[in-house]
Amino acid sequence: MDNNVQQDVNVLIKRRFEELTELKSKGFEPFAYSYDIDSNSEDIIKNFKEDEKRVVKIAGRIMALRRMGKASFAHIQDHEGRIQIYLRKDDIGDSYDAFRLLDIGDIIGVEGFVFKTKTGEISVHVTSMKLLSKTLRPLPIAKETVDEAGNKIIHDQFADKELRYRQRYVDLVVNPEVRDVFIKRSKIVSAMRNFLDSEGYLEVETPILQPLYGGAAARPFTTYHNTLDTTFYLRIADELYLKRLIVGGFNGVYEISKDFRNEGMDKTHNPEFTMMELYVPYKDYEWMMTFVEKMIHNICKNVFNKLEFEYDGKNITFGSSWKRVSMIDELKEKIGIDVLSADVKQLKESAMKLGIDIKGLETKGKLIDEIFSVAVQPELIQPTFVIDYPVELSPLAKKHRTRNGVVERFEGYVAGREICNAFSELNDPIDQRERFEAQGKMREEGDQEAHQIDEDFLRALEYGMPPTAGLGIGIDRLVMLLTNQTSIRDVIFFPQMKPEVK
RNA sequence: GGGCGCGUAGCUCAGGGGUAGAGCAUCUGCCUUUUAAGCAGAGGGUCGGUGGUUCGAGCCCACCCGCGCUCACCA
Repeated sequence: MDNNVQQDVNVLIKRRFEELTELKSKGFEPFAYSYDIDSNSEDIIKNFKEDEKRVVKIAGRIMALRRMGKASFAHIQDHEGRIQIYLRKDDIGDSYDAFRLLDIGDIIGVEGFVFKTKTGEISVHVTSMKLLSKTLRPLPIAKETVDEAGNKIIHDQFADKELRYRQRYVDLVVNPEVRDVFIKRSKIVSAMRNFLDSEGYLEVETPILQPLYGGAAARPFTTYHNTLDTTFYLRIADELYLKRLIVGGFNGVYEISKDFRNEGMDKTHNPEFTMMELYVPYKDYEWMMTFVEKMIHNICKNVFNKLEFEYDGKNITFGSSWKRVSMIDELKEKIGIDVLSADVKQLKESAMKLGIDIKGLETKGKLIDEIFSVAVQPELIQPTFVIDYPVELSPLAKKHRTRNGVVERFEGYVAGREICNAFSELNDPIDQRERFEAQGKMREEGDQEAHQIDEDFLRALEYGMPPTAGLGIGIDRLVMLLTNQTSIRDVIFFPQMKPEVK
């Protein structure tokens, strides 16, 4: 038993090893192979009938323990919730001696009949018990009480955020609301996938290791392939490969997968994050706006069965059509200038008036983007599409069919946050080459996030890509919005952390 | 990267130069319908680390490490 676990023994762990040894010596297998159940905590409570004495077999983790000599009460927790069990030495004999050696955290299976205690709690009167897994570390267990108003009060809740993120398995055991968020996340992704499938689009997979990165403005992670003796980048977006597939003739493709961006981390940024990108041929961004409305509506209905949400104290309604505003018009109204005809100097003045630090904002596009995010974005609480972005911010989007200086692009905003980005995809290879070249110039001027020229992508466009509508949705942020979480770390099981130091 | 804050028992936290504390958890004894079970007793700490000031440092100072919040960049 001298392994790693015992190196950091403290008294509590040592005690558990002693119990383990004692259990083994008494013939109890502390780590069982299987246990067949026929019910669960929720089912038992929901379907309780007085005087029925229904016999059930359940399994779960001991979360509370009240021993009273030759009888004990405990709560066990399974996937559905918690239920109280009642054990007496008279009923289970030798197993009761094993039970004396159990701790909070141990996983057991029990068989018994359902009854209601004197104080009215539906419980299982155990007739046989089997230890399924002995815990060697103490759980940071909280206790719950209910005050006179009926509110649940949790005492000594496991609250250290660092520990909760690093040891998510413990967080999930002791903080049940955490599990609910992740179940919702899973259902949101399923609902989205089902919707996209039902619309006839094909889920595909494209490379994560890319010789060139593109499709977004971001700094990449680099890695290295030994046999090819080549540096690769972890993708920052799926876009350029998915559009190659549209060239190839698919009738709509989508990918739900991780992207990686080598940038700062905060409440809304994790270095790896999940993105859904969709490309549909023969459609444009107008069509895509309607599609997004339909898809989000569908997810809300299917996962939550509601359209009204509260986010960070704000009430949000996902109606069937979202407000649409022009970025340029909105800015004209807010700051009184036409950002398209304004020069860099005027834009800098406007930015400074708004209290923006203009350091590093040298181009019109970046200035406009920043002014927008300060002057307009926070007010976009109800679902809103902001349309028509400056060309230089959008090197992969088609120029607007009637309006000069802007592209056919929209971003969806909810609760002041961006949740999606879409455009009529640029399918003119000559225009695309010019845009890449303009990006190359920005790169030479020191913009590390500007696109590189992707010759293979240009070659693909030269073979002809149908007019196409493209969409990207940050899944983590969508989940945050729908589950009322203000930190991305609370919707990612294992958020990025500095490596643990011993 | 900048600013602010935090780090004391397994968990949640008090203590701010003079013997290291509480509740829960743990251990021993009693207890066969309890539920933050109860009663009686006990154990448990390199007070994040390293240096310094001091007769004496969880406490004051410096540096370091880790975390949280926030600002900047990005989705």
